Amino acid sequence: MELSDRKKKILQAIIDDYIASAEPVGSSHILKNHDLGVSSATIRNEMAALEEAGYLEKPHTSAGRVPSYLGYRVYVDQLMNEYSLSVAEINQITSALRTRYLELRRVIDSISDIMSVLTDYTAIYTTPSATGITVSNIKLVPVDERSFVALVITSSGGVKNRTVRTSKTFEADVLEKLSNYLSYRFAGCDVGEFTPEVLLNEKKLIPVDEELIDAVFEFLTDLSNEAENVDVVMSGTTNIFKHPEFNSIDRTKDFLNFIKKDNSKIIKSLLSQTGDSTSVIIGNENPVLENKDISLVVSNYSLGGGLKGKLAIIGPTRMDYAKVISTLDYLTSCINEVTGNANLDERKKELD
Amino acid sequence: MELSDRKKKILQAIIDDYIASAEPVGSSHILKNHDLGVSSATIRNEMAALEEAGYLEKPHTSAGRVPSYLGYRVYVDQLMNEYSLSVAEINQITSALRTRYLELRRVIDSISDIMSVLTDYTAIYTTPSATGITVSNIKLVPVDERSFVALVITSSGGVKNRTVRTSKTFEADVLEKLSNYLSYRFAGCDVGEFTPEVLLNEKKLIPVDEELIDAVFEFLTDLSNEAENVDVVMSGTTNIFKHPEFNSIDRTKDFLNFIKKDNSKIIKSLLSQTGDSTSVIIGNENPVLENKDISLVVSNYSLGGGLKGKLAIIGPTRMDYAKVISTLDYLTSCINEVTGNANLDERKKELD
DNA sequence: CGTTAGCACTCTAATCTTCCGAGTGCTAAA
DNA sequence: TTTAGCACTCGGAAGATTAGAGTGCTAACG
Repeated sequence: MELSDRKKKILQAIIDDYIASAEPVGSSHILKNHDLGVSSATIRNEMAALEEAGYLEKPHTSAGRVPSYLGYRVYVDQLMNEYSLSVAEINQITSALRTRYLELRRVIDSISDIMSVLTDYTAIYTTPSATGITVSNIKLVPVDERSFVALVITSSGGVKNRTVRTSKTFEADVLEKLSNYLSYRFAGCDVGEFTPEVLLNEKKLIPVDEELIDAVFEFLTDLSNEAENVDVVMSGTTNIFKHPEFNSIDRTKDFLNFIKKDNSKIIKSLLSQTGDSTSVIIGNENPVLENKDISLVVSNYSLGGGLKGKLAIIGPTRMDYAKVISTLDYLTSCINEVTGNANLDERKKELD
Repeated sequence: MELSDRKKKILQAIIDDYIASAEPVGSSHILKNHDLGVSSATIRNEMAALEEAGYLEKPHTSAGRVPSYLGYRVYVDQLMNEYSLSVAEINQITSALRTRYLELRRVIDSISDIMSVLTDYTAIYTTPSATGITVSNIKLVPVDERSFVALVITSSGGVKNRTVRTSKTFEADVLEKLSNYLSYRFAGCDVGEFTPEVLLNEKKLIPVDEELIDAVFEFLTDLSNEAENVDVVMSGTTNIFKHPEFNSIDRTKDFLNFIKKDNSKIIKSLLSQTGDSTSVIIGNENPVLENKDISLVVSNYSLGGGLKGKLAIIGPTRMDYAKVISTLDYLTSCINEVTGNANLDERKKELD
């Protein structure tokens, strides 16, 4: 059903007001706050039609109307006004990005913090996934005569390390030779390729103490297994208290239990279901959100060098979608710009 | 004032019951659940005396008594019964420790998880602080012709790294020479010693491209600044919902706002105020907890090699202190045992 | 003198009642 | 098609009622 212009205006007015006030919106409110040039009775008729069509709901007879999930969907897709970040907000972002953004992993962490501050919702991100990342270098560095650190340096400049202690002492040059050989042998290999089979074959070819090789290879298999493991990290979980829906303990409990650590699998899969552009998941649209009154706005970030992840905002369905979407878009574009192909040190100097 | 035996028994009974039930305890309850051999009227008299002395409080005239902070203090110090971990609990701990405890940093993380599960409260730990840690090795590993990874390997087997991109290309052997020199020069230095002054002097002595040196030295100063930085990490924050005091939204809000990320400074300082043995902070005993009805049980862990930190449980003052204290003690002793001076790989084999 | 039964008194929290007002839907007129 | 008018609905706030748990005091008891 295609909505008439007037219906669209009324629907937008109702959702705008409801997002702002968290109170069911009545016909006379619309009359007062929006210049539609018709009486409250007409608005009432239109509201009844919009309810009939499934865009609005009544909490009870004598309350105003509240948007349904479908209503929010139409709002997000067609009705809402663009939100422009204020100069103050943009300043806040740039000044936060100015500091310490050299450490790739922390860029996204601080972005997520900023996001939760700017939007007053909870920010979620998945840690950069290393798919497609290749080995650049493998180092075994002695610490003392019976322990060393195994390091794998990846094409994206990431470092994985593990400390290994051995039962026998070993010579430093044995380690160095092994280092060189492994670097030579595995340079360019995908990090996900270290399967036990590959390594078992390899092991036969290397004339080094078995304990050493075993420890290093165990590390490599673990890495390989972890390669696609992403974590889910949150900021601003207590922001929910700023919104009136969370004046109820039950609602709060539900929300916090949903976003808690143990539940990260579900959240991960929810985030991974979104595509390459910023997308919005509203309430029951996804089965795992059934009856939770939760919405998400999900975006993608890239730290360069193949490190990608999801960055999202989660909150009540009554969310300021316009603001959240533009903040998120702006921030992910900042990340992509800052970490793109640019030389980070150069960029830093530019900013200073 | 020294309490009579009977008063002690009654106080203990009241606090035991209150911890178990979260309801103010009345004289007739004590009569029913504890065999004191006196009538409820006598218990009432004693309760009035205990209230007078400051160990108990009345929420209102017609309710039972509730322990005061002072009451809890006496209880923790003198009255409570030892709690012994059940076989099931111990099994849970050992089986959790069996897996993946090779990665030092993760040991404490999983211990903290276990702790929150076993106690049903929120676990907090500070990340291992690196005070007294010395440099074992410095490596600069090329990634491509204009970027390299700077690595500092410490005496405890920890690895700090940073990816550096340069504006000019550089030769691999320049990096290697610089690596070797820095390792030679700084081996054994305390990680906290890289002040700008020290490094400025050093810089003059090294005939290498300035950009390279600057980048590496900036990394070292940052490390030095971070050396004493500890983070505060939490597990099981939603456990609070298992306790009836958090049926109220205000109480919940207060608690969650207290333990939230932005507040980690205060928590850090609170934890650092405790000594070397397991200690209990009850409600108003510490000014920052004023009127928050929060208690902490704080313990120390050591991962070996000088890596130490605090491990704590935070929850309502009505906390099962006996259980929390013994769980905490048991777990920290596990950590110390597992990571002590023992050869980790050997230990792993023992456990398998 | 400590202990105890008995009893009046207190106060909360749960439940019920009342009542206000915001908002609706319908009808009839413009 | 729009609008004024009006009866009707219903939730929630405010007030009233009540039940019961617990106390403190008194007087009797061993």
